[in-house]
Order: sequence, then structure tokens, then C-alpha cells
Amino acid sequence: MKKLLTISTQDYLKHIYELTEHNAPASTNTLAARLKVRPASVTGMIQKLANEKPALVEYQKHQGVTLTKEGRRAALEVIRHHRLLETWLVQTLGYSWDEVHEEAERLEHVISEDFEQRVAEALGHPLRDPHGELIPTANLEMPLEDATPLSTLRKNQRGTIVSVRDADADLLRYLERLGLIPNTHIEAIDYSPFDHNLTIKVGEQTRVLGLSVTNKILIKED
Amino acid sequence: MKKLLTISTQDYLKHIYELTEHNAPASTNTLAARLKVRPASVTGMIQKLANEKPALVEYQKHQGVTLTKEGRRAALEVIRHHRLLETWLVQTLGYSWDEVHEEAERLEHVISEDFEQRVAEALGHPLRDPHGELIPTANLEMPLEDATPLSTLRKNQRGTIVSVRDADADLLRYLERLGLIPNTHIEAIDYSPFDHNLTIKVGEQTRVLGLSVTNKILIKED
DNA sequence: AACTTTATTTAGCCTTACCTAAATCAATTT
DNA sequence: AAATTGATTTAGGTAAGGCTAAATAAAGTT
Ligand SMILES: [Mn+2]
Ligand SMILES: [Mn+2]
Ligand SMILES: [Mn+2]
Ligand SMILES: [Mn+2]
Repeated sequence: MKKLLTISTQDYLKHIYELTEHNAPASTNTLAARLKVRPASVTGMIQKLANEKPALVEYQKHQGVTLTKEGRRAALEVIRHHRLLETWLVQTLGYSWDEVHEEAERLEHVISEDFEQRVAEALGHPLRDPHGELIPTANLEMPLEDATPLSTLRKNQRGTIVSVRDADADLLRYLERLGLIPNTHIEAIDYSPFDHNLTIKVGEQTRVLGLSVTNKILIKED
Repeated sequence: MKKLLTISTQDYLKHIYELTEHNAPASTNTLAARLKVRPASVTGMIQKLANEKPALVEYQKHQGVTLTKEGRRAALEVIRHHRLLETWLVQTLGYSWDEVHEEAERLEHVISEDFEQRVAEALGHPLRDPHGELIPTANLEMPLEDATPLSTLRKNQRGTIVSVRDADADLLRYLERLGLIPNTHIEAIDYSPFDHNLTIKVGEQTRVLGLSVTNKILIKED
């Protein structure tokens, strides 16, 4: 029953998941950019995934792509591997949060279910990875995220950083230097509606963050 | 300067190394059997490896194959990864010695040099893996093995088990059940020159081992 | 409505690493 | 020396997963 998926297939499904997480199908071009592949290659792969049985994606020409139930399970499997691996690499080998992603990106495709289980066990079944992102459960369900983007915080509101999207190592190093890591308390002290710049206080420091940054940080109001 | 090798290439080189370790070139058929691939495929791959520049193998039609200096380095790189990974999986995730091999077989190809170094560090730069096999050094030299096959032990000689070839999980489970693991002291109490059976004493137990087993165990006389 | 631009798909190729079947080589036997 | 056998190589395919260039569709403009 279980087909074994190639590394490429797993990467396609993972990226489709991330792009369609907040509904809205993923476009060929966006996927191509994420996967660092040409749009024509994406079309080809998507067609194949749609014709698998059971189908892994739902696809209508020119309308973008979404995951089927099977596709979503496969995507969550990879994401669970990725996030458990990141957590483990940080905890046992002293990786920093800007270094783990790349390593996990390759390991996620080759570990066994046994390995996954041993790591989960060793870590005490963590809920979030080092970037604060939720780890899918062992039965492949994604827990509900109740945090909101930092970009929604307004003057005089306070919050605690929950997570940061982990794609860009440079951004992560930058944020760490500013002290903007999970569990940090912050307070909005100004917001500029024209450029969407948000001025916040972190400890004693004051920082001004643009939308491209505030969109990538999730917080919980407190 | 450094070409990146595919997983297949790495596996070919690793198996060629193991087959040529005690000089004598590796034959197409033997390699095919080890790699679980058809002889024709081996010929094809070997021809490619011989035509790389720099060449990774030395090859003359119908004469078998050996590694060049570059090929040997590449092979030792993979073997170092494999053995460090085995050691680490056993120590940090509680794998047993018959389980680690398969997992390491896949991980060995995807870890970074950074990962390798962190693991080596975390383990205190171990000299041998859980099967007692020597781990190539960080600068890719294989330490000299001064242990000898158990098959050379004769009546009334005593020795300590140094290592066991790790290929076959069933054999490993069998040996563990008999208490035949690294650092165990044994004594030869009989040898039959006709069938090469060796009778040994392990603790209080007496065991009779065939040549196919005694050849896979290395000991140091004491 | 016609035109232009951008997004997407199709068509045709390439590389890697496998396979099977047929051909050839090398080592034994007779 | 000839014939047989086993090992190895060659020839011709296949399946993945990329690529470029050309064709088409959709969306935005005049
Ligand atoms: Mn990946
Ligand atoms: Mn899993
Ligand atoms: Mn391998
Ligand atoms: Mn290495």
C-alpha cells in the first residue's frame, strides 16, 4: 500500500504543503522558485504526482496545485522528520539555529521510521523545533498554531516570540543578534502604517523592523 | 578540485575498497553481488570511474579493478562516515549492533563534513566502531589493524575479540547470543583441520564455530 | 475588441544508473 | 588444438528528473 517516494517527490510535496498551508493553491512559478527548478520541470512533476494512484496532488491546468489527503500525509511525514532532526541536532551536537536547516534538509529523506521514533523518544516528544515551529504528531497531524504574525502587533501591545520561519540563515543570524528568538518578550512602541515598519522594545533595546521581517515572526500576545 | 560523488559512486568505491583491502583486484562479478546489481552495470560504472579525471579506479578489461589514490580517499571518507555514525547511533539512540548498519548505510552519504566533525568530537574521536572495526582518521588514513582472524587460533591459545564484520545482522544477533562480542576473552580448546571447526571456551560455555564464522571475527592473542 | 505581457504547458533532449540479451574473452577440459 | 564453460563486456533499452525553446493560455491595457 505504501509507495516509497523519491527525494525529489518528498521535496515537492513538502513545498506544496508550505505554500498551500493557508489554503490557496500553489502556482507553478512559485513552486519552481522554492525548489530551485524551472517552471517546466514543475509542470512535469505535478502532472506525474496527480496521476499517481492514489493521487498525491489535485491539479487543474493553469489553476495551481493542492495536496490530496495522501499527499498531505507524505508532506507531514517529511516535515516531522525535518523538525525532529533540527531539534536533535541542536540539542545533541550543538548546532545553532541558523546551521541546522541545511543539514536536516538532506537527512529528512533518509532516516527510518525507527530512527524517527528513537529521536522523538530521546527528546521527550517535543512540540516545537528550534525555530519554534510546530512538529507534526507521530500520526501525522499538524497541531493548531494559535500564534499570530508579529506584523499584526500594534503600539503598546506586548507579546512573546513563538517562532521564526527558518528558511534564511542570514535572517536567523540577524535576529539572534537582535535577541529576537523564541520565548523573548517584546513590546510594540510604534507602528508606521505607510511602510509597515514596527518599532519594538526588546529588553532595553529599541528596534525597527520591516514587514518582510515582522511577517516571518509569530508571537503570542500576553 | 573536489568533485561531488553520487550515492551510487560512493557505494561502488566503498565496496571496491573492502574487496581490495588485502590487495588483489576486485572482480566484476563479486562487486555485482555485493552491490546487488548486474555485472553489466558494474562494468559500465567501472569504466566511468576509470575515465574520470582524476581517475577513481584503475581498470584493465577482464583484469578486475583497484582504487587510485583519489578513489581510496573517497572510499575512506564514506567508511569514516559510516563507522562514526554507527558508533553515535549506538551511544546516543540505543541502537543495537545488529541494527545500526542499515541506518548508517543511508546516512553515510548525506552528512556534511561539519556533521562528521561534530560527531567525532562528541564521541571523543573513537578509534573503533561498535563492531570493533577501525575508523579512518580525519585526514583519511586507515590505521593499521594488528588483530588476526579467529580462524588462526589453535588449541590452548587464548585471545580477546577485537572486531566482527558487520554485514550480516543475523550473524551479529547469533554472536551476541553466544557472548562473542568485542573485548570478550576466549580460549581455543580444539581445532579440526578437516572442516576447520574451532572449539572455543567463552566464559563457562563451550562453542564450536565453523570457518565462515571464525573468518569474520578478529582477535588479539593474549 | 485587439494587443501586450506574464504564466504555464508542451515538445524534444540530456544525464545517471539501472536492466536484458547477445557477443566476446579467458581459462579449462578433452 | 579444439571445444566447452564461466566471466566479462557491448549494445540497446528504460525510468527519473532535470533543461531549453516554442507554443499556448490568462490577465492586464489601451
Ligand atoms: Mn530536502
Ligand atoms: Mn516518519
Ligand atoms: Mn550506502
Ligand atoms: Mn567526511
